[in-house]
Amino acid sequence: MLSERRLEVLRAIVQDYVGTEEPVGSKALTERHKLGVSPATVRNDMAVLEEEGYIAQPHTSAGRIPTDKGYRLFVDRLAGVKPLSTPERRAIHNFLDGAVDLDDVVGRTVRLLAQLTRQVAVVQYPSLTRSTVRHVELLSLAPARLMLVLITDTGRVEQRVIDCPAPFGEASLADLRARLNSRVVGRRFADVPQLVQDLPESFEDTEDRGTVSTVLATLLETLVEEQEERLMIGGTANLTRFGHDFPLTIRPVLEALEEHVVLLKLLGEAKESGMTVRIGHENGHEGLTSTSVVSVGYGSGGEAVAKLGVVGPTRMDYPGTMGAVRAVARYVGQILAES
Amino acid sequence: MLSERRLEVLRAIVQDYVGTEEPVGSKALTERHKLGVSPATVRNDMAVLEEEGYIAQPHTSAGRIPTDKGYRLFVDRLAGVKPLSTPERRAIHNFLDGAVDLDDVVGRTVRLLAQLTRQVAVVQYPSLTRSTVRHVELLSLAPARLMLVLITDTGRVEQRVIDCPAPFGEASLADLRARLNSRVVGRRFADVPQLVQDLPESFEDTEDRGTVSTVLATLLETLVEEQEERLMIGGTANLTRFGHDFPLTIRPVLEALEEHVVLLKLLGEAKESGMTVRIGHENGHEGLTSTSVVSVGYGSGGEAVAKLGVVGPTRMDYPGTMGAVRAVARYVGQILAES
DNA sequence: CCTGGCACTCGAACAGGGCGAGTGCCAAAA
DNA sequence: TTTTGGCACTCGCCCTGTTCGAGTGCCAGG
Repeated sequence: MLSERRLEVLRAIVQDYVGTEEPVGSKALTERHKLGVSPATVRNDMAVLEEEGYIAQPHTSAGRIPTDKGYRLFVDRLAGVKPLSTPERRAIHNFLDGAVDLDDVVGRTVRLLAQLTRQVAVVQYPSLTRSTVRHVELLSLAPARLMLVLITDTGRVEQRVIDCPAPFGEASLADLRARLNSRVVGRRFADVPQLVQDLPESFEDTEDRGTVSTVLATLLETLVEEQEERLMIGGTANLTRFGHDFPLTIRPVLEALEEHVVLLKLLGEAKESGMTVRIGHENGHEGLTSTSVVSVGYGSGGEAVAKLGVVGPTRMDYPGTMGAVRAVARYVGQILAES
Repeated sequence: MLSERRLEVLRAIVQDYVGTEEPVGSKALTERHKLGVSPATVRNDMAVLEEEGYIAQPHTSAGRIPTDKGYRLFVDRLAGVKPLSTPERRAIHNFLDGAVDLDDVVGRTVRLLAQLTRQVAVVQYPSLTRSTVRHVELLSLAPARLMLVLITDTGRVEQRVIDCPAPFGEASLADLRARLNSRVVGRRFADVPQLVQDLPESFEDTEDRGTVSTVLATLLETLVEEQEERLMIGGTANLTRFGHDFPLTIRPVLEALEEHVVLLKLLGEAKESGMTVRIGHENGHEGLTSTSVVSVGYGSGGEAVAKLGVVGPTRMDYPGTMGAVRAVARYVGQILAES
């Protein structure tokens, strides 16, 4: 449909616009790129590209800027993923090594990604759904009050305070703790419910049964509730590089970023494997129509346990951003596997 | 020094400027406030106030705006703390009740505070230094690999993975766990080091001693390292209400907000009891010269375990903000005491 | 199908002028 | 001594008109 040269023109437009942040005209294009044709020809090509909806002009007698559709084509067919330089790779290593716990890993990753891409970084905490139980701990806080601590193989820790229907002895507690752990340790979250369903019955004391049921209910609740995932954000200061019409643009973006639900939904809709780029309106969110989201899954094994990515203006350096996101995701996966 | 009426004029200037965000002139002042004097008199007073450095004019032939010094005087002598309305109090209750864990409490508090004050909210996690140990858990991940989990009475959980110098048996592990807990549970963090220092010697196996030492070292390290506190931020979208000259102002503020260290330092420098208001340059941070920080300690008992506050433009509604901050701190304290 | 030329469009940038809010000062009144 | 009304003056804001130039679309010729 679109000739090779026209694609080349589109690529040039995107690259120039990303670089200069200003609408690009036919003359400037021929000067900066060796297209081998005259401005007039480029103008004709531009007219076609505009007709097809790949570029637009903000107003008459101004240059063209890519539309969302234009960026989409660029990303799909014209842009590669730009690998990181060796120094950058080394920086990632240095920055990520030495993280002491999961919070630290996620925190460092966010800062790193923000710095590398000069955009807003979003990192999802490893999901509970996909992970397995490393240990379940039960503590007695008061005669009829327990604390449940759940530790996953990704290093995540969740705790809940439980009010028991009746006092629960230390012996029963130790008993429950042992039985619980022997059944669920090493198991996937999804499997837990059926593994523990007959536990209450195995207790003889009626009152204890009630408590055991309560504990199990809380445990299962923790599993389900926490599918509502957590995430960390960083680099919001980079939003200031957005544009000139700024206050209007930035406000809804900041609001969207604070709504973690929105971001989680976005990440959730991304492809399970490989990188996902959502451009402008594709995000399906009012406040993010002038932003693009580049995301990718990461995980300790071959399997992705969570996603991370960056949010930036649709006018972003896609190859570079994608390269950084991919590289960081890989390294984080390694770090996670080691701990 | 300053007559009663001049103070009244300053108060009027601050109130009007906060309301309108525009420099306020003598005529407008006499119209909006019943000062009982003519504009000319007000002009004279203004001249004095300007001489003393409480107000300034952005340019000739414009109204006056308060300086940092002016705000300081306003806060210290002219402004009370505006109590919240009953609906607002009820809203706080509804919003904060039903928090399931510490993260949730902090998260809700941040959102609440941001919403109430329409500014940026900052909430520090309850400090480890002040709190006591609720439980220490040791798990065996691999023959020579342990996980240490530390639970505090404020509901905070910290975990660390420990590589042992030698394999450590289940029996020894249970032993260590029991001894450790019997010594430190219920104790304050500051007391822990001396309570455990003789633990390694009480183990007979030489190899075990090494492991025990390692575990203790990690435990103490966790205490110290985590005095580097954590905090949560919210309501950054409210920064868009800052001013007209926006991109210039907002950038350094966003950067400062991301530097949690800076914020922690700020909160740390605040008074231990009572509310602290730091205005503009008093923050001692480049990027925050046009912001004020209102902070207050909160805690479960009578004692403050952490601080919370808001960051907003120096041109903020101080009485209202202070009222909201104080009210939220009290409720959070209650919630914390209950759990 | 490409190219050079040409007339045209329209926003950005600049300059000038009127407007008006606000000031400072002064002399008179309280 | 303090307050007040009057008055001249300043200076930023806003509106208007004009110029300038980048960029476009179209067309005729190669």
